[in-house]
Amino acid sequence: MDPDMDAVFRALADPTRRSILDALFDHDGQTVQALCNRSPEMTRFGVMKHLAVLEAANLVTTKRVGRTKQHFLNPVPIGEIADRWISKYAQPFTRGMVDLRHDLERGPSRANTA
Amino acid sequence: MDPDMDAVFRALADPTRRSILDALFDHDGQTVQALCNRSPEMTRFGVMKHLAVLEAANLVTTKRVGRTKQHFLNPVPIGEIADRWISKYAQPFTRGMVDLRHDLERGPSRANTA
DNA sequence: TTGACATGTGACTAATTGGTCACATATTAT
DNA sequence: ATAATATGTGACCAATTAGTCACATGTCAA
Repeated sequence: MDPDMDAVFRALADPTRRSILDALFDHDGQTVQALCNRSPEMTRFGVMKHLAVLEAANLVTTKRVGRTKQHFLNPVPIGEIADRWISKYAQPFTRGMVDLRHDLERGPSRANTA
Repeated sequence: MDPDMDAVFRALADPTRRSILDALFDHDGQTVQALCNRSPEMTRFGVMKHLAVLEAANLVTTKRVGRTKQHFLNPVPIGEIADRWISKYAQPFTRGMVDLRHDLERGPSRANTA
């Protein structure tokens, strides 16, 4: 197994980190402080450690802006584990595709775009 | 977040456990011993602990057969996190579906089944 | 029944991880 | 320059987890 993939899996194992990804999904480019305000039960240092793990897994990228640091969600690694590992097991996606095919075969031009 | 989902994420965080799932995907119904033979670097007890974690996450089910215990892969929880969490981030699946649509729109009856 | 085989349990240690803090650096505003 | 703001670093401790072992239970075969 790709060591990068392992880092992604381990990064996703923590609920706080998944919550951070959700927050960035909701509003990209947030600073450390903004992310800290979302989790008052943890200190800034705890949040920073989680951010470091997410960065190491390449799930978030950063950009220094003055004395602040903006954080951006990078969904690519999630897509990779979905394509290269999860798709092997997850029929639901296959089911979704089969449903889509079914729709398309009945009338391609009217297929649902979602 | 659903506590069940959390158990699945944490279970998938360990490479040994993912390797066990791969082994069961390859050949279902393996006993503890059979799974141990696959990882000579770990004792039977270590493997059993990982199996317990996978069972707790409902990723493997078991069946006692005489003095042996057969283990079966249950991909449903993986499908659930894919549907309920990963799909939110992973465009690659969407891309895959779009590609499929493209194929189907050119000739539905000759579309790739994979 | 006896012995070999397959799995289960609790205790224990070592390693990893989560979290906090004191302190340091860099940037902006006054 | 000074002070306030925002982030960074290393040490440190607590909690969890990975792994092993001695020992126990249950099952099959002779």
